[in-house]
Amino acid sequence: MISQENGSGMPSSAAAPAKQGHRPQPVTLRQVAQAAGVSTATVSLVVNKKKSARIADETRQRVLDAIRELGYRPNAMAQTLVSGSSRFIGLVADAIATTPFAGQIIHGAQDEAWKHGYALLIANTDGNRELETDAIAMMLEYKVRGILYSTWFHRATDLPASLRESDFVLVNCFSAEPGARAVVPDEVQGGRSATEILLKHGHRRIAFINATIPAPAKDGRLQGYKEALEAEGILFDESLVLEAYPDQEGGYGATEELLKRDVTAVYCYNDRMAMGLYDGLREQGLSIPGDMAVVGFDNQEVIAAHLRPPLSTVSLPHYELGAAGVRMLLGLEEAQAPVPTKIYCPTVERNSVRAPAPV
Amino acid sequence: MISQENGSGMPSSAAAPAKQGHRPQPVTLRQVAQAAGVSTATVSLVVNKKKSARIADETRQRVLDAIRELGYRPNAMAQTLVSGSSRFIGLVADAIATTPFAGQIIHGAQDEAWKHGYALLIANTDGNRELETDAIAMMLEYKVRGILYSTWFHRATDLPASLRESDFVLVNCFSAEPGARAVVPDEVQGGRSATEILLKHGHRRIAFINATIPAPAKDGRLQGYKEALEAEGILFDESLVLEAYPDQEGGYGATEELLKRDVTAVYCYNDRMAMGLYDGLREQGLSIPGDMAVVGFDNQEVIAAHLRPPLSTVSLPHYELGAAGVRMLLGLEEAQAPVPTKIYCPTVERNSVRAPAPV
DNA sequence: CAAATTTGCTAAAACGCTTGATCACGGTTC
DNA sequence: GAACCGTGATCAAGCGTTTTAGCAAATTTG
Repeated sequence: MISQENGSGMPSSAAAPAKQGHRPQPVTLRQVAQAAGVSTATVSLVVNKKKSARIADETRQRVLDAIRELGYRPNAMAQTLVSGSSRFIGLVADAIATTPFAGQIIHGAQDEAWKHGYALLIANTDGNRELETDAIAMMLEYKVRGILYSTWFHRATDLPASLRESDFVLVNCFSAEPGARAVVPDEVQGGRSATEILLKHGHRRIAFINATIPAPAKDGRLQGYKEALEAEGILFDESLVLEAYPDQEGGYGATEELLKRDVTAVYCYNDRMAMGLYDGLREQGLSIPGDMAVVGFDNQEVIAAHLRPPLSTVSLPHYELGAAGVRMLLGLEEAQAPVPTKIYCPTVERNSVRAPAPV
Repeated sequence: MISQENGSGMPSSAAAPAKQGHRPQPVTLRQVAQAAGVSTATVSLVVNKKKSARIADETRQRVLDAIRELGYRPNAMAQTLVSGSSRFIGLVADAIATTPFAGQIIHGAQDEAWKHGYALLIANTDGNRELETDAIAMMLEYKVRGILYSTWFHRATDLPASLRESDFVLVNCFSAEPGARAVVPDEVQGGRSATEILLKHGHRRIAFINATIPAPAKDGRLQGYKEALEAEGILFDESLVLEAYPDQEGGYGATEELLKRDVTAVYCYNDRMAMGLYDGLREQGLSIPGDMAVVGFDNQEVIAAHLRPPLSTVSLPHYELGAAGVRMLLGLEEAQAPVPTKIYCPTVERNSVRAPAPV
């Protein structure tokens, strides 16, 4: 048993200097109480600014002084224990580092959580089921208020069983299982918006280079494209929809086919394809947006903002996804599980689009 | 006061079904003990697999069954309270979402922390001092084992005062203040490695497009460039060092000057400049690596791996930085504060470099 | 067969905090 | 002068664990 040498009387040293080596035990409520010559209850009341409590100004001051003097910090664990409800929200992500996407989800979640007095407990799982289970277990042991289960690209997902032991919200993914609340980007609206950028500038023959790999984004973005055309009274032309692997190579490789379509504008499934397409078009001596207007999707800053010319695109609202996830978890936002709440994808207009050259 | 309806006798329902609405209070040790007909002490001993404890196999089994039956999860808060030391490591970052960089630091920190049984508590501050202080306060209240203070680009930093109240390690930044342990990338070695890629392929006249803005990276990468040349017996030529703003525009804009230097290869301060330079060179009808070999720095995947041709570059070891930070915090790695520990920057060779054309 | 030892388990204190109940006391009211 | 009140503080229980000391029963020892 370790005996505190200053068990009685005033503590001798003020705000722990915190040298390199052994860090002193944190100051407790009791020590403050002792220093101020009051009970721990009183200190607690002062610390928490309880309106209902009656504390003499003189006493309050004495306590406040002692707190400052000793450098007291409440022990959140102890507080949680007694209050019964923790101030944690867990966030499990399948790929924190691969893209900036997950980072934005974290960012949004953290800001929103913070706003409501919650701290974020995060775990990266690399999509590994075992890690995932461990991560969730950890969060459950910390009695998190709830868990945000997020994926770095929009997709359907199977819920780890243990997720059910807590409140949870799916972020950027969804599941048909009952009670699975979810927030996802509104791909259809995004696709519509992307196409509308082009339409707005007067383009009528607009190609869409879709992805080859199946995903909600693939269907949604195509659907949006169709809707936008239809709204303008333009007949959907199947032959204007190409498909390629959704990366630079894919975009580059699609150039040739695209040029056979005799279009003035193209909407790419994502910015990376657009980046490849830029290379392809340039190789053909074509200029953007003069010879071909281009819009992308995703708004990957590093790419879109810095291509030459900067790429008009549609933003994936990852930050909002994270924030909305938190709100939904806390019951501040409606949810009709298991149908996901869709988040608006804003457009970002840069210089890769202008009116088509007159014929 | 809320009274548990099954305060005595066997609990009636098994593993909480966790419906949508009201979530039942988590199962406690006491409930397990009751269900198994033993004391809480016994359950605790079973749960923690204490070697020193003697528990009859039959009893152990009964407890295990009860645990499974009830879906018991230990309360980490309570554990922390009694054990006195928490299993948290705090990570404060100034920009979680701006680049994938911070994400990688988080990733590395989280993996390493996990490995040692710690969970990561993160906070994004956007470089805002007030938020920073709040974030650190939060972490201190959760009695974190220590705090990783990280920045998204390598730089000197002022320590928030409250950081001193905990163990801490600076990640990707440093401070001259005493006791400030830090891990940073080895910019000099990185610069040397970048240059060596070019030298190795036989280039002798190598330009360096440095950044205009002051930073440890600016000095370090130049220093490395000089060292590599010197090691090869090549005289450092001041005129081969250009400066530009470290983004695409900068790289693009530097093309003209570069071409006056009559070099066969160029090493860019970062990948984004290289990306701009690609555009500039292409406009001049020059090919990479045929007419000009190019290496970058940072290894920003989205860019470097997907440029045409893919860019050889040097990797900023953010993942390692995060991991090393955790190890240093836990005392598993030496530190000679306040001189930062330097982490190796590995090269990533792709196709933007080959031997210079014979004259 | 008494003493000593081992086995299996429990009682209870402690961790740092919150909070409803309670108390002492000087001042009002009737 | 008794009953009452408001004020300012304290008491003590309890949150869910861990852990040490200790107890009763079973087993071994001499």
